Amino acid sequence: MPSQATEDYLKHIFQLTLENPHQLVSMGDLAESMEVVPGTATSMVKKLHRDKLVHYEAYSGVKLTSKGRKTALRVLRRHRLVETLLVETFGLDWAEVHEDAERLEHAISDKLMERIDSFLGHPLTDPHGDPIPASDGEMPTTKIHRLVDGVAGDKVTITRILDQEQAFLRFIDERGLRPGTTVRIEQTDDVGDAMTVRPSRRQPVTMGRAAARKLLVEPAG
Amino acid sequence: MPSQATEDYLKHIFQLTLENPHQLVSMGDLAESMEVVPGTATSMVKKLHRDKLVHYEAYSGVKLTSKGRKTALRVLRRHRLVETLLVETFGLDWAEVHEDAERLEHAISDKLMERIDSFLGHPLTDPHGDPIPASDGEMPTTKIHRLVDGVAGDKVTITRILDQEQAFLRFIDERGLRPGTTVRIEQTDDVGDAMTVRPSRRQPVTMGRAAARKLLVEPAG
DNA sequence: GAGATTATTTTGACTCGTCAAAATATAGAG
DNA sequence: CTCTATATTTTGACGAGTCAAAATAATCTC
Ligand SMILES: [Mn+2]
Ligand SMILES: [Mn+2]
Ligand SMILES: [Mn+2]
Ligand SMILES: [Mn+2]
Repeated sequence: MPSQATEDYLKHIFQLTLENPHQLVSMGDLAESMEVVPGTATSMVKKLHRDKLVHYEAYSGVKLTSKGRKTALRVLRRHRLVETLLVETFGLDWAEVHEDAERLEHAISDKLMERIDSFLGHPLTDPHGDPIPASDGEMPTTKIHRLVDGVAGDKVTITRILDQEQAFLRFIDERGLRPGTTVRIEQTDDVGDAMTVRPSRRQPVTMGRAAARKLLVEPAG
Repeated sequence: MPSQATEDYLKHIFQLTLENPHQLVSMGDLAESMEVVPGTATSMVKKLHRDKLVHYEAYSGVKLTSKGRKTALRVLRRHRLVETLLVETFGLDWAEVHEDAERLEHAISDKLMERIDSFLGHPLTDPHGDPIPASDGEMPTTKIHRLVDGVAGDKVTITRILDQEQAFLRFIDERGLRPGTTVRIEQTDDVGDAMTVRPSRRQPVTMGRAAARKLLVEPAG
């Protein structure tokens, strides 16, 4: 069994290559994402490489092997099903489930996971809109559209919130920008590095592009 | 936060002093219970002592401090609530929930635990009859009566199964000796090291005393 | 109570996951 | 191209948790 640390590294590498799984992840980015110093990332990545979970070339970067990808998706499935359980069944707030899920994702057997999946009625996405990988380890690859890339006049539906920090999720929640909400892009301000969107029958919301980069959308039908 | 290993050591010390919490646990017994070599138990116990979780005197033995006891009870509460959840809500077999619970007990926040407790309706015992400690960290101390100490003619109700090994639980299950069942002690055989009990409208069951020591009972009203 | 047996502790070693700081490679600027 | 800034890797260290085997203490046995 892969250790907790191993599972987390693989998951982070996966998340850092959302747009393109063949992209190489730098040690700097991985270290920042894992909140460790770069040297730690290098030494862990060497072990992942030894265990054939990643491709790694010194000074170049790291990406998942198919074995590593499979493991990452299993962890993600657990994480997202657990988050769904905590919100749907135990009534926790979507902004506070991440911490528990971060630990529980490493502690659940396949059998239990499948029971939870049935209990929940095989949900397709978690409370943040993140797709739940199937038990066979696959996940439909959907095109990633970021709110930040929209232009004034676009009408889009928010599908996923990529940042699971409590403060960010609360910000989103208070302004009515949960997954499923349709918004109109009122204006974009390149110089001011900001954009303004308006959710239907709500106040317009202005946010920086860094924030708008964390919201995924699809064209509103 | 105590590590997973720390929590498990405290829990095992607690379980080894069921009858009398002031009894000292030997390194040999602790090591056997934790499935480590004795030297490992010694070195871990020294750390627990450093952290004021146990009283320890070389060559004498170990017992929990009140801080250690509190931690042990928190772990036990988690373990038993989780087992109850897995059986009641997700339909797993009582013989197979132990492994998952062994890991999940270290991964659940207080808040989540209380939600699960409410969801389950504040159960008092787990599927094996083990009492669930209250959230304030206390548990009523009940007298421990072992089936093995009964005499022919006694009528007793089985209350707890102390051994959570799958094979043992299956044995118990198949012979109708689950918690709640009332049995009559048919005979005890000192020389043969065995005893025979008969659950109401069931075949009599003969078992060794080692097995009968793992069943707790109370006098049948 | 001396000697043998058993239990406990100590020592030395190892893996995992981590950091600090030094060494080195790569990429960027002029 | 060369020098400099930045990123990466290496080295040495550490705590946690473990084992094997040696040293030592405690407990029987006669
Ligand atoms: Mn995690
Ligand atoms: Mn999520
Ligand atoms: Mn455990
Ligand atoms: Mn139990």
